[in-house]
Amino acid sequence: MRSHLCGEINETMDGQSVTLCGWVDRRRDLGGLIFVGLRDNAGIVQVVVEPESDAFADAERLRNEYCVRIKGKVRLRPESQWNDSMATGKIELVAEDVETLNASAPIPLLMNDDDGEEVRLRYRYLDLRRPRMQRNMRIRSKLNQAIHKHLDGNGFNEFETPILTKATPEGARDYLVPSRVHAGQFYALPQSPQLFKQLLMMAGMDRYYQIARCFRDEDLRADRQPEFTQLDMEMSFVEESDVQNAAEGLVHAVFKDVLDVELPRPFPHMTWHDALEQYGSDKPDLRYPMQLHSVDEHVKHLEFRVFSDPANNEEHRVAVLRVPGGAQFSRKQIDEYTSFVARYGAKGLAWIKVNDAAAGIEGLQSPVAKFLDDKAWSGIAEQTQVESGDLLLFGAGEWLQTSTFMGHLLVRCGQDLELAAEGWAPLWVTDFPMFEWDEESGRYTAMHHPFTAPRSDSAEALKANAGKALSKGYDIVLNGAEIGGGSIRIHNPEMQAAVFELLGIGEEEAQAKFGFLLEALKYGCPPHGGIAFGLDRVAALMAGEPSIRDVIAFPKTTTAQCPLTDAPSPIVDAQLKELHIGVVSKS
RNA sequence: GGAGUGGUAGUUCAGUUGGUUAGAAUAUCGGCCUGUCACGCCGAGGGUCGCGGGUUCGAGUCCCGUCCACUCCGCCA
Repeated sequence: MRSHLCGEINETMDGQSVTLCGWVDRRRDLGGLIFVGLRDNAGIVQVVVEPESDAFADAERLRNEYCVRIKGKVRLRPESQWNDSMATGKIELVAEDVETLNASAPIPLLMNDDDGEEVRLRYRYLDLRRPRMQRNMRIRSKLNQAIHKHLDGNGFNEFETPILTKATPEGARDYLVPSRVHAGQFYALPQSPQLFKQLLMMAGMDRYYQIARCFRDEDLRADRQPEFTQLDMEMSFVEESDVQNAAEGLVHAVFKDVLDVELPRPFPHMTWHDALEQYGSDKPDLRYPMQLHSVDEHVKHLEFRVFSDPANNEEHRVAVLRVPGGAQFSRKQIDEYTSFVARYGAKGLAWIKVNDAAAGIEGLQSPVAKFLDDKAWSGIAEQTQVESGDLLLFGAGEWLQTSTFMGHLLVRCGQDLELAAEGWAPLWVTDFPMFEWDEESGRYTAMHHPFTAPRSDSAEALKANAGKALSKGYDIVLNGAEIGGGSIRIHNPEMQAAVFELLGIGEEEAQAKFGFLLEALKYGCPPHGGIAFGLDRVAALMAGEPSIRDVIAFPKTTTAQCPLTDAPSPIVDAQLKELHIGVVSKS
């Protein structure tokens, strides 16, 4: 016989007999009575044990976090006892039988938000008992269910792809698994199911999805774990808009199902170039009512070379951020912003406090005002629509770097002034560059991945202007977080060969590493494309958690360790020997 | 690989210019309280001050190294 959940008990059950199972949230004895807060994953109910009751002796032995089963009668509490600070509601259970299912040692946590992360992870099974974590895990579960429901209803089929697979040379570092049977050879854990899903398209499985665990051996962040979960999708005979529509429909349905939120459709689109130009980011947070302004035209003629040099250089820019009401910032705060942007390589930050917008240059307070003339200032003032009381922050230098640090500054100022609009701001970012130039290795690297199709019509056209080439790639952004990315893939062997060539992957290397893909492309590969969502990030956004660790049941620390199991750990010599592995001790 | 913040009781933290016996809250244990709900009151136990070295008559406090946690840069096709 199933017990009720605490959260299922309501006023209409007054007088009914029920059984509740859960943990003791707190026990308090007063007036000869025993009060027990009983908690499960659905809520808390106050249990009253009366002194003459058979349950009394058992209840006296209860301690915090004991696991118990309590039978009793539901009773509405007298209205005179209600008050606003009441934690356990207006219903109580009068205990008739109290059974301890299991005792608990004293809890090594405060069991609230003040607990430190390390101790929470060490005792994760206790941390997960807290209402906040119960809620987060349930949001995640609902998210998965909503995905299955929507995709199943739209003709997608679910596939599984190998976890033990082939190491890939491009991209992130692989997690490797030694082969016992083949001495000196290794499997890799997948960074994503990318190539397998493309092979499935070639196999005629034209609507694929998978909720896939992926592994990347790179340093961690609040939004990056070494193993993470992707919703991976792929479709055949599609163009960018088809994939985007499918993905958008999914996101819309999922937000409706999980949060009962109706996202406005269609999601806005923005090119990568415009995103950086206007928001200084390839994942703009449109909740902030601020933009960057390029004021190169207004400062080209100045003697002030900090502005005029970049303004006259095609590859550089002078970008201005208008901070509404920012004139209130102290010198110390502005200095803090300067060191903030220095993290992103900025050499400095020029600022202008606009005390009186009507007074022209006379109304400004700034170390750089003396370098401006009326023409420059009126141009800047008009373009930025600056008002009295605003602060203007100027970044100047190489286009991408300047855009990037100004973009980070935009978000930082927006946070500090709490300018973010309520709600959700989804966005498609499109038209990414095909390649990035890597100074270190002196070659191009793929901005997305080497299987992304270029906008170029032919392999020749691509090779002729590789540095400027755009791809058929797209990212989906929500509130400034990249929650997914995808592309139309290359489906013809010549184009794929050309891209490998541009990436400096020789024919022999390409054969060794991707020969199976190149061969598969020969046999009538359909045009195809897809997208992959970072489900941990989506869940974190939905739960309002700043870190994906709080939506992962058993996450790793920033050194990729698990305080609960103590993984990774050394293994015995016999195991190493069997795997044909020797360990070189770290010097 | 780099920068920053932190590491003191089971937990969360305070600890002054280096100075007697390292404190609080909470948790635990005992006692009191006739409806409590962050209840309240009284009492008790509980500390390798992350670890190693150095300076000093004397180090939780200063210096060097190291480990761990978190945030960020690099990195993450």
